[in-house]
Amino acid sequence: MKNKEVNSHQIARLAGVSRSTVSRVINNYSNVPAETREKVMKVIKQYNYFPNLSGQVLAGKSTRTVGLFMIESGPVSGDMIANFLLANVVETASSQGYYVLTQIIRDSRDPAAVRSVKESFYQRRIDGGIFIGAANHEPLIEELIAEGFAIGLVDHELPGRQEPNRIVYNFDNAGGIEQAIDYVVSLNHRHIGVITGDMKRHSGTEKFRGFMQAMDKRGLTVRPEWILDGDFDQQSGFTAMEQLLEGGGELPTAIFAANDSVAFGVMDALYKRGLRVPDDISVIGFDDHSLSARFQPPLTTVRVDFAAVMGGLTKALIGCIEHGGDTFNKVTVSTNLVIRESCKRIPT
Amino acid sequence: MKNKEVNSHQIARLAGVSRSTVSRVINNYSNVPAETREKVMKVIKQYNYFPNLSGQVLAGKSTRTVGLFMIESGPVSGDMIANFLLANVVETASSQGYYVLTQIIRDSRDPAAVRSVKESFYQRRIDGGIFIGAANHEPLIEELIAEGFAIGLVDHELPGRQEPNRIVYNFDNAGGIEQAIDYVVSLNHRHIGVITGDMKRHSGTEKFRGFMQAMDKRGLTVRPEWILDGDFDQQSGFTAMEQLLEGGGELPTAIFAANDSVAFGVMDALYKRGLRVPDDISVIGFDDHSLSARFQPPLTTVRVDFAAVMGGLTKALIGCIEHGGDTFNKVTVSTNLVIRESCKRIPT
DNA sequence: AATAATAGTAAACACGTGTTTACCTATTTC
DNA sequence: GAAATAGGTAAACACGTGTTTACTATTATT
Repeated sequence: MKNKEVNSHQIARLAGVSRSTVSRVINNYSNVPAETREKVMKVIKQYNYFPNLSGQVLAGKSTRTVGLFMIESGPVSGDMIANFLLANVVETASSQGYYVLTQIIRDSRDPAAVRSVKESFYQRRIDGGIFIGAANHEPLIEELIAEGFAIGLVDHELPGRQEPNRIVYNFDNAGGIEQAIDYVVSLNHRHIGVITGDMKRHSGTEKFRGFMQAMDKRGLTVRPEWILDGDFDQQSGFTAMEQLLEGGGELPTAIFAANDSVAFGVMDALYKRGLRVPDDISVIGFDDHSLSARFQPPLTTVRVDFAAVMGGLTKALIGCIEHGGDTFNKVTVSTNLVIRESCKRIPT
Repeated sequence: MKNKEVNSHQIARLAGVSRSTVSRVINNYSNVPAETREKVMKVIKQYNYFPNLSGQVLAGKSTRTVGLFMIESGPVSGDMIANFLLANVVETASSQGYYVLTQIIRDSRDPAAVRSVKESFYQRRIDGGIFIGAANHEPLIEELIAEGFAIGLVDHELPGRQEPNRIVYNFDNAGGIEQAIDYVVSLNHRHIGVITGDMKRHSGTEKFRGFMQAMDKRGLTVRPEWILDGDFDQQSGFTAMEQLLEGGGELPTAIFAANDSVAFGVMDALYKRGLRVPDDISVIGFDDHSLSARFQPPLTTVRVDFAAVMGGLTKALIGCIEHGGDTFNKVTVSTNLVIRESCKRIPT
C-alpha cells in the first residue's frame, strides 16, 4: 500500500529493454549508447524510480550512511549540537552523497545504549561512525575499530600510532589557552581562577592541563580554592562561581572558564552578587559561542573552527570507508583568541 | 573484510538448530520453549549477531527509521536544533526502537535537494519523515503524503480536514502573544513595536497576525515604522533595531521580538547605542531560549514546550507508520509567559 | 492404545538488486 | 568471405532474511 512498488523489472519492461540494461544505465556502465540511456532514464524519472536500498546493499553495495553518536549525559546544549552536528557533518556527508544517522548516548556504559550502537553497525545500517565525547579507551569504540569499522573521533586522545580505521580530529586546546593566558597576563592579571570542563572528556582534562602548564610556565601559582569543578554546562559555571563567592575568601582578578556556556553562568552569578564584568572581575571563555558577542559585556574567548574540524573529519571518514584507511588520520586544528570586552587591564 | 559476515545460517549451525528456529527466536514466536530460546540466544550474543537490516526489509519488515528534515536557508541556530532535533525527536524515536536520519535542506525548491529527500523515501531508507519549517503548500510534501508516506509537520498550517498520513503539531503562537501583550499593556505600554520572524515560515506569519490582532483587540494601533522585518536570526534583530534607532523618529516604549534570538540582537543594538533595557526600552521575546535567563537583563519571554511538541509528533508519526493514520493528528500545544526583568512599568 | 498437541526440521519461495555467463544480432574491419 | 566488435538479451546466482508448507519425532491427554 505504500508506494507503487516500482522495481527494476518494471522499469525494464516499460522502457522496452532488459533488466540488465537498466542496471547498466543506473550504474554507469560503458557499453550502453546515449540513446538507450536516455530512453531508460526517461522512464526512471517518469515513474520516480529509485533502486531499493536494501536490494543494493544485499547485492554488495554500500549503505552510504554514517552514524553520528553524541555521548552526553547532561542536557545537550544547542550550540554544541550546532557546532558538532551541523557544522558540516550533515552537509559534508550530503555533498558526498552520504546520509547521517543521528543518535544520542546518555550513558556509554548502559548496556541498552551500547546494544543500540552495536546494532547500527552490525545490522549494516551504517558504514562508519563519528563519536563525539567518547572517553579515551572506551571499550565499545575499540571493539568497533577492531571489527573493521571506520570510526571518526573528535575531542579524543590522539593515538600514538597510525591505525587503519581510526580517524582523530582535535582542537589545539593548549595553544588556545596559551594565547588566552598570555593576554590576561599582559593585562597584569596574576590571580587567575579556573572552572574546569567535564573531566570525563578529553578536552576537559586537556584544557585543565593546558591551563596549569601555561600558569606554571609564567611562574604563576594557582590557589587550590580557585580551581573549581565544572562540566561545560552553564549551570555548572553559575554554581561554581556562587561557591567561590560564598566562600568569602580573596577572589581572583580573572576567571578562565572551560567554555563559553560556563562563562555565561559565571557572569550571571557575578551580576546576581552585584559584581560587574570586567570592572570587578575579568572573565574569559572558550569556543566562541554564537551568542558570545551579544552578551554584556561581549565575551573574550578562544575561537574554534568547528566547521573545519567536523567537515574534515566527515570527509576523512568517508574517504576511509571508500578507499580504506591509509590517509592521514590525526589532525589538530589551531585555535585563536578573540578579544572582546570581558577582560580589563588592572594596575600592577 | 568488514565483519565476520555472521548470518542466520551460521547461528543455526552453531546452536545446533534450524534456521527457522533462529528466526522464530528472534521474532518472538510462541512455539519455542525457553530452553531452546536460551541456547540460541547464547550463540547470538556470543557472535554479536544482529539480523542484517537489508535482509529484513527485503523480507517485508520495516526499516524502523524516520527522516528528520530541517528546511533552513540561513545559518541553522543552535537552539533551534537543540529544540527541534533533540527535544525529543531522537530520544523519543530511540525509546520506540527507531532511528533518525537527519538532513538539512537549504532550499526546498532546489532540484538536487528535492531529489535527495525523495531518494530517502523511495529508496526505502525511511518509513516516514518529520519536516521542520516547510512552507504551507510545499509540493514535495503533498506528493509524499499522496504517495502514502507518513509525514509529520511542525510549524505548519493545520489542515482543515483529517488526513490519513499528515500529522501536524503547532505551538499556540497567538495565545502566547496574547499573554505577552496583556502583560506589557498592564505595565502601561501603549507604543509597542514588533520585529517579525521569517514570513516564509508559518510561525512567522502567525506571530505577526497574532500580534496585530492582540493590539487591535485593545484598541492600540501599531505605527508602520515600528513594524520591522526579521527572520528569527539574532543578526536580523540587531539590524532591524539599528535601523529603527538610525531612523531618528520617536521610539516605541516596548519591542516585541519574534523570538529570543532576535531579542538578543535587539538588546545588543540598544546597548551599543547606550540605551538600557528595561530602563529606556522594554524587550520581550518568544521561545525561552536556554540562555535567556542568563542575559542582562534576564529576558521576559513566552515559553514553548519543544519537548512536548517534538516528542508528541515523533510518537504520533511512529504510531501512524505502525498502525496507519487514524489517530488524532492535529495538535496545538499551549504556551505561557515567563516574566523576568526585561520589561519595566512606565508612568501612564 | 489412540489421539492430540508440542517442538522441531528441511526445503522452498519472495523480496530487489548487482553481476556473470552464454548467447544473439547487427555492423564494421581485415 | 571471415573475423571482430558493439549493443544488446535471457537466465541464473548471490546477498540475508521472514514465512509457509509438508513432514517427523516426542510427549501429554483422553
